[in-house]
Amino acid sequence: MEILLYNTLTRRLEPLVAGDGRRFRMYTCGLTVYDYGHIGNYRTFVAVDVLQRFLASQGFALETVMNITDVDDKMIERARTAGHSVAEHAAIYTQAFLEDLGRLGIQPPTHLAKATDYVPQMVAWIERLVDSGHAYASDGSVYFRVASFPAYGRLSGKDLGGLQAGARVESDQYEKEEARDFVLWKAHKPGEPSWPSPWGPGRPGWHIECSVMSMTLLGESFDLHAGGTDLIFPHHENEIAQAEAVTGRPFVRGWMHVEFLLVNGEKMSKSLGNFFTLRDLLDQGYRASAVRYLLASVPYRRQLNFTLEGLQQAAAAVERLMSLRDRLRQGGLAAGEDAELAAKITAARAGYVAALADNLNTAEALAAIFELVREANIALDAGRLRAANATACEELLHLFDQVFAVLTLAEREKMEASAGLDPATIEARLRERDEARRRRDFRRADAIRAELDAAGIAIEDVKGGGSRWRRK
RNA sequence: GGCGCGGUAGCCAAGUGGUAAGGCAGAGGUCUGCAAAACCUUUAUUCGUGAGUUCGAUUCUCACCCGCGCCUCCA
Repeated sequence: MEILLYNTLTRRLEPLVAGDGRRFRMYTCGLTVYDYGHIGNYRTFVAVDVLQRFLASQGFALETVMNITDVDDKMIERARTAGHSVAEHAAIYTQAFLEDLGRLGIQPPTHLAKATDYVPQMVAWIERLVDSGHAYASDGSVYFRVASFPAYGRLSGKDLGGLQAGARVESDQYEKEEARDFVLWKAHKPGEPSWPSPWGPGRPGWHIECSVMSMTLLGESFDLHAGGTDLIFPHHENEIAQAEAVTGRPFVRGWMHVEFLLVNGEKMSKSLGNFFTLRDLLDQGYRASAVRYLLASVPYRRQLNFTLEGLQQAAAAVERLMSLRDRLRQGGLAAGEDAELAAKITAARAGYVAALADNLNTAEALAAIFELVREANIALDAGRLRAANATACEELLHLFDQVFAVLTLAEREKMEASAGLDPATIEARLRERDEARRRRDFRRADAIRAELDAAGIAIEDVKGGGSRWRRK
């Protein structure tokens, strides 16, 4: 099936194809590891993960890169405040980042590229820019000469031609020919990490990092580059300039930009007190499965207004899916299939895939799944759902989870939440309760139910006697 | 000002030139010893406002109002 994605560069929906005919190669701008990632960061990474998982489920072979910015101004400043070396500081928060990704079910990239591992390649690339007249050194730093790259501004739709060429602009620390020129190499300052270069010791600028690492790992022209919408300008614009000024060929064919996450209708900021890291939410008792669901449920090109109420709603939606899967696994179904339900499952599957293939319309994909959830529950209630239907439903839920991954996460979380109790113990208590119910000793039965409930186990009585349990 | 995203029920949100998906929450009901889960009914004669095009517009055009993001290193 053709998968369409909106390309910021062309402002159109375009089919995704592997340019080399084999593997779909894509790069995602990752995190600057000066602190814990916040949910705005993770909205982007979840959206990219949804894309990558969907591509994989549709048979694409992928080669993916995500970068880790482990040296920059903010890294240096924060490390200093924390009393760490920059490398120590980066190691701590890189580790935390990877843990967060795991908790959110975000699959690791093929290559996790740390900027400090690629400095020689960056220096070499800057040399080529300087040699070709696209960059110039000044006081030990090197700047990209935007005037030398006429296509500058194409991605962001900005016309920067109004800026005076040749006007010498003073900034706080560096000297540039023009205000719009940007730094490729920063001259060393005391107390900062540095690497050798033809222009003296220093460190790479942020933009060159992504250009060089992506081309080193994926080739000089690859399929898709993703990041938050705020990176369109100047970051991605600069990446294109740095790359194409040297190669003379298209750097990336498609650009995917994920819209902003707002909190209570405003941009997250520490001063507004609406700033959430994933850890904040987990500490407050919310589950990563609900966070992932919420982040994934709003199509990526829309701003997502994050609220705690929305997070609770997401948790409830995940529970609805989980409880259907539990019901399907109870067994005791008649063999064969109900043809009418089978047709509905097939239709739901088609609707689900078509929605995702249409620029990752996750909201519509979820609607297809939930319509089937209702149909399956109706059939279960009526005793119409048969073994082959259950299998087909489970397969659809599996396909759903291959992309959304919330069931896998929820299952893990439930196990952790009630980890102290093994099934044998639970079932023994359940038998005790059933016995008490038969004696009509409801005080006793309710006490056991409350006890198990407190331990993370929910009990549901079955029509005609007996009961079953599930983890909450 | 430029570029971009958006304004659909209490909340989240899909969508189409032909008369409003889905989730959550609320109310009532079925089931239950009571619950839980599930199901049923109910909650937008209406899609920011005004005008236009059209047999017909939430969907197209124009204007306006409102929210949000980017505009040199913030996902």
